[in-house]
Amino acid sequence: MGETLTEHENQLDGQDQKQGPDAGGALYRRVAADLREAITTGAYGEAGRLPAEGALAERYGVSRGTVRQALAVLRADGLVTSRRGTRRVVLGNARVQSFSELLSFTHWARSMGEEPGGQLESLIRRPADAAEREQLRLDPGAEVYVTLRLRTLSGTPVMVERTIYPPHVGVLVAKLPPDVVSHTEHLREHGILFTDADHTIDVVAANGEDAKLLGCRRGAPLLRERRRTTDPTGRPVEWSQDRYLPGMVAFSVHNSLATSALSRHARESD
Amino acid sequence: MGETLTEHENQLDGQDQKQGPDAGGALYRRVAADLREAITTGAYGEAGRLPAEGALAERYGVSRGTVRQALAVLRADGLVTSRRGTRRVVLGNARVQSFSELLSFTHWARSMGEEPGGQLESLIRRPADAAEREQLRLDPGAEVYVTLRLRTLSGTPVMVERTIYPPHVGVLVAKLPPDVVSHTEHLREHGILFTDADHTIDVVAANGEDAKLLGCRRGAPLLRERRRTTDPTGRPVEWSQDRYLPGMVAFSVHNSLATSALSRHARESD
DNA sequence: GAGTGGTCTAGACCACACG
DNA sequence: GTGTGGTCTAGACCACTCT
Repeated sequence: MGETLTEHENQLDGQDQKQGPDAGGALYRRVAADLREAITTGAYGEAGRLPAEGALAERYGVSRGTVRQALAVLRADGLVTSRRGTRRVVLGNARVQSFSELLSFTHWARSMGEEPGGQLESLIRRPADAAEREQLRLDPGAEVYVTLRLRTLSGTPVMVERTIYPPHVGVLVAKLPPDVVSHTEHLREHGILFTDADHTIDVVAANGEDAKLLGCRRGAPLLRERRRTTDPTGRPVEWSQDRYLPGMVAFSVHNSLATSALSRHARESD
Repeated sequence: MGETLTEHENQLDGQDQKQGPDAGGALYRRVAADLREAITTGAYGEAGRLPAEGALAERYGVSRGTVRQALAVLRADGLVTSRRGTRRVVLGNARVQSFSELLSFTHWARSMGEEPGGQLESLIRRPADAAEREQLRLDPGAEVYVTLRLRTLSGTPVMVERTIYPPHVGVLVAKLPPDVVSHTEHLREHGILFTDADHTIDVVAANGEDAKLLGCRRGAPLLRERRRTTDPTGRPVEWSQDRYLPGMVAFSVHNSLATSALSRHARESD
């Protein structure tokens, strides 16, 4: 018939799609995943149109609300547009990393097929200064754990990472062997969860330490990413400052009238 | 009183809150705006908890679904967390610019109380190369309009902007007087809408032209933002490359397990 | 006018956090 | 166990787009 069906038949395999997150996850996530695959496979063409919400609801055997929830995910990822009156339009095959790939250098490197490395240069414990207490929401007199690591991609130096941990996270980090590649993964196993992060991206000049570790000139430009991460309770778990050699990395963001989490700031705040 | 109410009483003023976008906007947007103000005012404390969804629904006289829609907005902005089982927690007073403030240098500058300036250096029309046809989704043989502008903040050079427009937008830009400060605003008046954008941020060295315009050394590091913008139909309307003097600007993004539009890429793609 | 997405409602059950 | 957010449903009306 005239349907726009491709390989993607109706229903979702397995599970008896009841409520609640099943093995694979919520229903709307499975619908979203299926649609994402169909889109990136080119099932709807380059700038093609998606079927109507009602049609999708029928195809997947779910309510329209669930379909809309799935589409909201794709909307935020920049995969499709949406506006009243017309079918949704395919925007492009955005890749968008998972949150963990973004937070973890290790996870990110592996997803690219590169071998991540981490060389712990130093780990010290000292009283937090005012800025650190502010960022990590610590009481006066609290101490922080400060790590300095050189990160490599298949042996090549790429980034210098300076991370400041609050005490409850720092004690765990301090116990890790110095050759552990992924701190993030180990922390997760100890119940430290990373769920939200604020990133600020700009350019700085390499200081003597950066230059020595990265093998660049002192004063050479580096791409800097500062990141404050919190756990699900809103408690800060790290405040990190990563400095990348130019040309090794770039950051991408998608935003829209519907969802905008990107902003531009004047000057430096610190 | 034991209530967590502050100034923010119940109900929303004006309008008889029916369906559909009224004067001020959708109901959930007004709820979101009210909650945002309450949060940034500190009504719930630094790391305080929000009332339960049901309580908010009752207070505002709306359904729980509407409250959840409002909270989803604040969630995406990084203002509050959310997880099953516990009240939402206030994360911080994120500022997050509106989408238009982000796209329009002019709008952004004004929102900071600075005087934006734009000096059109050149505007030419020429055949699109392969990369441009790809980005703007043009047919072989199509032409593009290329502008070069020096952007200033209260008289100080800040950024060099190179924008490539597809024909249907370019013809409008070409008709603008060279001293028009905001191209974006004029295009909007002519029915060209900007709704979605993909940004890539990295570092590049200033070329001769950059150096001359910005008054920096040739080879000096610049913060580069490349941006591809589309209209609601998914049609590309501009492909721009902005180069900022370091220290004048920084980009911020919030992301989380729930919503992630940020990604990190290896090397340069072009 | 027909079709489509945007918004809103009311009710239901589940999974998880916490006391 | 109780409360809370997460997910899902079914139905409704509206605003907008397009033909």
